[in-house]
Amino acid sequence: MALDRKDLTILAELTTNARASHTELANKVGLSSTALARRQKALEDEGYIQAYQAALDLSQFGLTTTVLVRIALESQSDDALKAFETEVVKCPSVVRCFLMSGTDDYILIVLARDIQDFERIHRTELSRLPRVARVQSSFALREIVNRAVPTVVFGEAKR
Amino acid sequence: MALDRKDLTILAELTTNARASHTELANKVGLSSTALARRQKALEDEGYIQAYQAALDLSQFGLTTTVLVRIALESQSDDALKAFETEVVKCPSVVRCFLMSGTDDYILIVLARDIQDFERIHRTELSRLPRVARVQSSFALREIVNRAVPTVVFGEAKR
DNA sequence: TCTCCTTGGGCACACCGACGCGCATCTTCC
DNA sequence: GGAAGATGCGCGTCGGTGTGCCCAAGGAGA
Repeated sequence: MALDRKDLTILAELTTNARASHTELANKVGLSSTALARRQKALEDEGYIQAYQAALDLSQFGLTTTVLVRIALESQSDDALKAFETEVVKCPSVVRCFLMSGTDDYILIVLARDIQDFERIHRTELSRLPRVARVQSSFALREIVNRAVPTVVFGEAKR
Repeated sequence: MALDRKDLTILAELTTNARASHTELANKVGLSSTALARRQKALEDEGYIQAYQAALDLSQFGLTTTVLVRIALESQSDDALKAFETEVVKCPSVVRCFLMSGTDDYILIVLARDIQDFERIHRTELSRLPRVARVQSSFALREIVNRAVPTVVFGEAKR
């Protein structure tokens, strides 16, 4: 299935207003509401749209500190990776975790209230992860870019 | 404003189904639709809910490769930072960018179609960033955790 | 202890709008 | 020229949404 410019406009708009009605979207895209409804349903059925979700302001919850954590395991054996990964998904403060190439370790993104709170997280969540050889943390001083979708996806959809 | 368990349940549900109707949510939370409408509107007005957005399946767009890029500048002067940051926001493949503590450099998360595509991005986007002294890239082999909201936010809302 | 006031919830109703269907039209490709 | 896909219009039904009103619980103060 190939997406044309109108599809990309629909997607770009829905990434901003997920609750926009058919008629509302139809005006912005330049279609009738029924044609738009068909395209939107197709985009959902084909899997381009995974879900509609509310974005929370995490700073309202006091989570203003982002920490990047690099973790190296004692060994890169298969069961060491599995043991680590089954535990890391349970950490409530971890929002992202990648298995990285290069030095064969993991990179986590952790959200904390402040530095003291990260000390608690380090003690109660991170240090309990199995098979860990080394943990290295660096704090994000500022966030310059935070996009859910790279702008390259929408191509020339924006007029 | 203090959030009780019902508020957290509403937020947890909306992060999954942003298009859920008042009556639908009311059943899950255990409220009437009007009481729920009041709470939801309050959560929006207080800023807990920033937006409702559609989540796209980026793999459907061929973006299956995540790259972490560490960048060190020639100098940490104020105008060097400013020059870099005004340009990095224009890079269409960059989804996140942090100013980091420690070695005083930046960490970017870049989405690419594959390794060849990242070479193109490196050439056309990253190498044109100003005041850059060193660029170091590592590829994500696998994504273990990807949450928009840390589960710690919802606390004990999940029964 | 009684009463007032505030906060939050539920019920009922009415209005407005979205949604989905059917059909006619148009374009494009074979 | 025909067929298939996509669009637009109109309509009716359905559901959500918002409002008004009343009720229950809890706290404060006299």
